[in-house]
Amino acid sequence: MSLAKVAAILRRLARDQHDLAVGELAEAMNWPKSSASRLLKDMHQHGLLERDYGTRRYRPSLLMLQLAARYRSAEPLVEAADKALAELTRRTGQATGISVLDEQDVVVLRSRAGSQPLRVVTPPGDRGPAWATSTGRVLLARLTDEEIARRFRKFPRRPGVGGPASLEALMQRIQRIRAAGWEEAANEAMTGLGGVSVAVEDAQNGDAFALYFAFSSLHVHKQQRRELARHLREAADALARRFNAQPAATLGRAYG
Amino acid sequence: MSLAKVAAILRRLARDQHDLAVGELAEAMNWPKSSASRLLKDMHQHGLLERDYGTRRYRPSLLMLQLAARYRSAEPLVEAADKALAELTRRTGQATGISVLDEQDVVVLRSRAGSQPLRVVTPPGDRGPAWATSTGRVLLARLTDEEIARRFRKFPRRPGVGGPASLEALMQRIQRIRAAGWEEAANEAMTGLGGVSVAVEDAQNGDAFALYFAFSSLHVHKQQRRELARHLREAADALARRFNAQPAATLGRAYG
DNA sequence: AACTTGGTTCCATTATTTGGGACACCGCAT
DNA sequence: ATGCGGTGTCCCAAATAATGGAACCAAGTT
Repeated sequence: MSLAKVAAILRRLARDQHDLAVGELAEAMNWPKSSASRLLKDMHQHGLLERDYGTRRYRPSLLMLQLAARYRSAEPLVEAADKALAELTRRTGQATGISVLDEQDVVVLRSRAGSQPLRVVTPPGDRGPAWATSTGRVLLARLTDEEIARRFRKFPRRPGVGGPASLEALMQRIQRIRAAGWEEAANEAMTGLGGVSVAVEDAQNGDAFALYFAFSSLHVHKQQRRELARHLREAADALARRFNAQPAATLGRAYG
Repeated sequence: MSLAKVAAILRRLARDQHDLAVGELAEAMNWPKSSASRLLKDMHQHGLLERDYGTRRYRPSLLMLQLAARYRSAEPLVEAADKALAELTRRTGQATGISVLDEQDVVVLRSRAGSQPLRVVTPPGDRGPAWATSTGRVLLARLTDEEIARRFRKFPRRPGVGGPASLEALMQRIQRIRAAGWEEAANEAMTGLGGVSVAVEDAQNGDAFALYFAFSSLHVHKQQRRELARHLREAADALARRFNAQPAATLGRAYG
């Protein structure tokens, strides 16, 4: 068994299918049925997959839930940021969360639903286009121009996704973010989906993550968005003071 | 690379350590350093782990977050139950969630925090002793006596964990649950932690999961617990009608 | 400079994986 | 009852990959 095959199966379950049949996998991957059958069985026996005995299909095991639960859960800055965001959800009623960059995408680490009648749902693990989200762009803004150009040399095209349509347009947007220290998006990753975000950087490991509000873009007006952004900036500044982290505002100045 | 070693690493990250150093792993698993080093590196290169380049430690990758997010997310009954529980949290202010059995443990699949001042946090992936929680016992109650005896032949002992202390005591408790159709726990898995639960069974695959409220046992009194249980029973009955699922009440009669 | 600690790489040796083919099982049509 | 098609399992000779000891590297400490 090569690790490449195990990883390919897990990626397929993460991105394309909720579960897998033996023949489906063999066909999708162009593997012999015997190889697919044995590998799925072995992964099941070792606890990476579980099997529905009615449908005979395989899916990720509870082990993945536990691994996900522990993802960066021991990091004080992440925990404190999460707590601060929970408090912001309580005060404002809007959904909040933490996201990180992953190449051209942005992935939710932590989130909670708001209490508005129209709910925005962004569960942990949820992935979206970084160039078309406020969280993605606020994180891209702290990369060098070279690194951004490397990631978006071939600018992605996704049906139904708005936002900047070229590297040039993205770079212009990023200049504004560096100056402003926060970002907003409306109807870009998805029609009706709005968000405001700031970035926080862990001074210890250089990693950054975004703090965000997510809401229905039809129901949150400009002044409200500014106020939500202010809440995030204050939360980010409080974290920066407490953890010697680096919020976006100083990033803006650094790129002067 | 054997799958057994990959699984052992992932289990260790799920249960014991948030991250791993090469030497630590070699020592903990009694493997040669070269084996540990190359295996961690290979898992990193194939996207199962990521590496903090400051500390050089390995931790699960974002892939696990995505796998977890998709865990049973395509099942209409699970999705509907989750939605119903979100509504119950809104109405009552108490934390709710869904849990499943895993041998002697119970694992949270979905959850949300309540809005009470004293927050109970049970994130997805959270694992607890099935014999000492309302969710665990309500799920054990739908197993056969033989199966329960098999799992608890050697009754577990965990410091700080209350609840039934023998198979006999557990079986007595389970008889009561089968009759009542719901269960409660207070100060068993953990001092101060209270819960009420009902089980729901998916008629299609026979799997069951528990719907629960979790709360501070000091602040939720007997009458309130009964009322929370009633909410859960009503939610479970509505799901049963809609999905032809089998709530615990009929299970109680089945064992009559 | 020498030592310690953590980690990496190489390669001869050892172990495991692979996939074709035979087979089992089940549902469906005749 | 029989045959067919689809899904999946198992075996084993052949092919491929993993393994771990030893040497080495880098960084920090003495």
